[in-house]
Amino acid sequence: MTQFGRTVRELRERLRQEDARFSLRQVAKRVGIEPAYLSKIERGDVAPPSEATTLRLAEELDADPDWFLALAGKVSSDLQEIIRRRPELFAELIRQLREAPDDAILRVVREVRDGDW
Amino acid sequence: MTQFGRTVRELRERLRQEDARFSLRQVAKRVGIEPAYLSKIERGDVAPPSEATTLRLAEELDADPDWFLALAGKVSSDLQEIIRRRPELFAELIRQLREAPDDAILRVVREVRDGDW
DNA sequence: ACGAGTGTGTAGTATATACGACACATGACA
DNA sequence: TGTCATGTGTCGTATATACTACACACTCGT
Repeated sequence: MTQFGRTVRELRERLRQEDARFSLRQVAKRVGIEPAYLSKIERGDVAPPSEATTLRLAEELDADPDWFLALAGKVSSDLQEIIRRRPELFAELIRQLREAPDDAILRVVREVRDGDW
Repeated sequence: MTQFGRTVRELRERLRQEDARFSLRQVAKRVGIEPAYLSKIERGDVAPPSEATTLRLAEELDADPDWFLALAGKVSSDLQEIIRRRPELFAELIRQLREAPDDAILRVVREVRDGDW
C-alpha cells in the first residue's frame, strides 16, 4: 500500500514545477514534520501518517481531505462520529450503497440536500 | 467512556438471570479472553477491546454488532472500507445526514433498497 | 471444613503507531 | 572550491493498543 506515498510525491512534484517552494524539505517544514519522515512517507517506507498530519498535507497539496485520508487507509474521525451516533441506521444505509453506481449515490445526496424534513 | 462496560455488564447480568452460563468467567471463556480482562472491561478499567473481540462479545450477548462497536467508540471496518472506496461521495452523503431525523434517513434507506438503478 | 466457582487486583508484555534527531551523499550555484 | 539546499539512511523513542498470567478473597453447596 504505497499508493498514498506515490500520490503525495506526484502532487508535490507537479506543484514544484511552477513553484520551487514545494521541495520535500520546505513542504515538510510547513506541514510540521521532519524532512526524513516525509521522505519515508513518499516512498512508502513507513505507514501513512496520522489523520492530523494527513489533513495538513492535503491542505498543503490542495487535495481533497476525504480522498487523501482514504488513500492513507483512514476515514475522517468526524464522519466516524456521525456514524457512531446512529450506528444501525448508518450501517444499513452504507451497506445498501456498497454496490450502487456513483450517480445513484449522487442522486441521493442531492435529494437529501433539497429534502424538506 | 465506561458506557460500553456498563452495557456489557447489564446485558450479561440480564441473560444470567435465566441462564447461569452467563457468569463473567464463562462468558470470557466462550469469547476467548481472560476473565480478569472482561472484568476490567465491564468496569471501564480499560479501554474497550478490539473490533474482533467486541464483535464476539456482541454475538455472545445477542446485541447488534454495529451498535456495540459504536459503544466501543469504533466503526465497523467493513463500513470503513466501503467509504474508503468512494470517499468524497460518502463523505458528502454522511455529512448531509448529520442533522437529519431518524425517519428521514430510514426513508432514504428504504428508497435505496427498493430503488432500481 | 473444603472444594468449586465467582469476581477482581497487580504486574507484565508484545505489537503497533507516529513520529524526531542526526548524519550523509549529491548537485547546483557563486 | 566552498556553501547551500536537496533527498535519504540509520537509529532511537514515547505513547497507545490489546491483551495474558497469576494470585487473592469471597460465597455457596455438600
